[in-house]
Amino acid sequence: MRVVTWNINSVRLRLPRALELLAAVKPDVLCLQETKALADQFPAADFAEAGYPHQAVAGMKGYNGVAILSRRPIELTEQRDFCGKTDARHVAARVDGGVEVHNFYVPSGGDVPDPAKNEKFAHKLDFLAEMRDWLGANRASTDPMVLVGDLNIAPLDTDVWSHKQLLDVVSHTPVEVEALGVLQGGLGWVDAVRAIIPPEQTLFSWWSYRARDWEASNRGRRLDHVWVTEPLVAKVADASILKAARGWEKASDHVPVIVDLNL
DNA sequence: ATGGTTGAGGTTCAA
Repeated sequence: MRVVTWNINSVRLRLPRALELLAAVKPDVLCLQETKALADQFPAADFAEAGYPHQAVAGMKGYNGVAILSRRPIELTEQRDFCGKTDARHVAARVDGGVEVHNFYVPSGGDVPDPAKNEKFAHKLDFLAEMRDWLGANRASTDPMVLVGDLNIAPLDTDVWSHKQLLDVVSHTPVEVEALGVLQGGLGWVDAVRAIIPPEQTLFSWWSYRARDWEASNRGRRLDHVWVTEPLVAKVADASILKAARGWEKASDHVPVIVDLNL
């Protein structure tokens, strides 16, 4: 089973790029974040025509929004609101009666990495804590699950262009990295991408729109992740990041992350 | 210390 996660930053604007991605990479499951579309604005028919008729979509006006698109039948298992907000940051589905896929869009967290001064950062930390509490209480690490999404945190030193210069920059601060570690390791999740691509190797999935030349400056971060539970760890066959997508015309600032599982 | 760019929706906010 090939799973792809991509923060598409507007599914309506970038629909042609998504259809090209599906044709080229042929995933079984595509998880999108930042679709920025209400459910009735989501281009469901276009994806169905492209071979992905099985869909679980959560959307809101203008912001956020997540979707799971599948070649094979899926069953919606959860579409949860976190932190008491109906802001379309999570959807989960079981694929073909087997693996459950959780698709998350974690809050970005604003600019100031202090929850007392910045309510967006407080929201981000609360969201991570609630993810941990809810998954811990409602799911078992012995169940075959995949967790993907734009988690808006680059945990490793090699997940950012400069560990030292980003220690105080939201996405790489110790408090966030710690919270992500508690969620991941504490609940038995394993980073499928880093199981294939060694942690020593620098790896990014996002490059800012604000650079004059994203490729030349290469100030990226790995914000997009694919995790699996223990029953799937030995089945992770391959992982890659489609860096070329950042150079596409009308590119998203994030690129697709691809993981293959031998199920 | 600040700015740089993009997207949605509506003359600004979020990333």
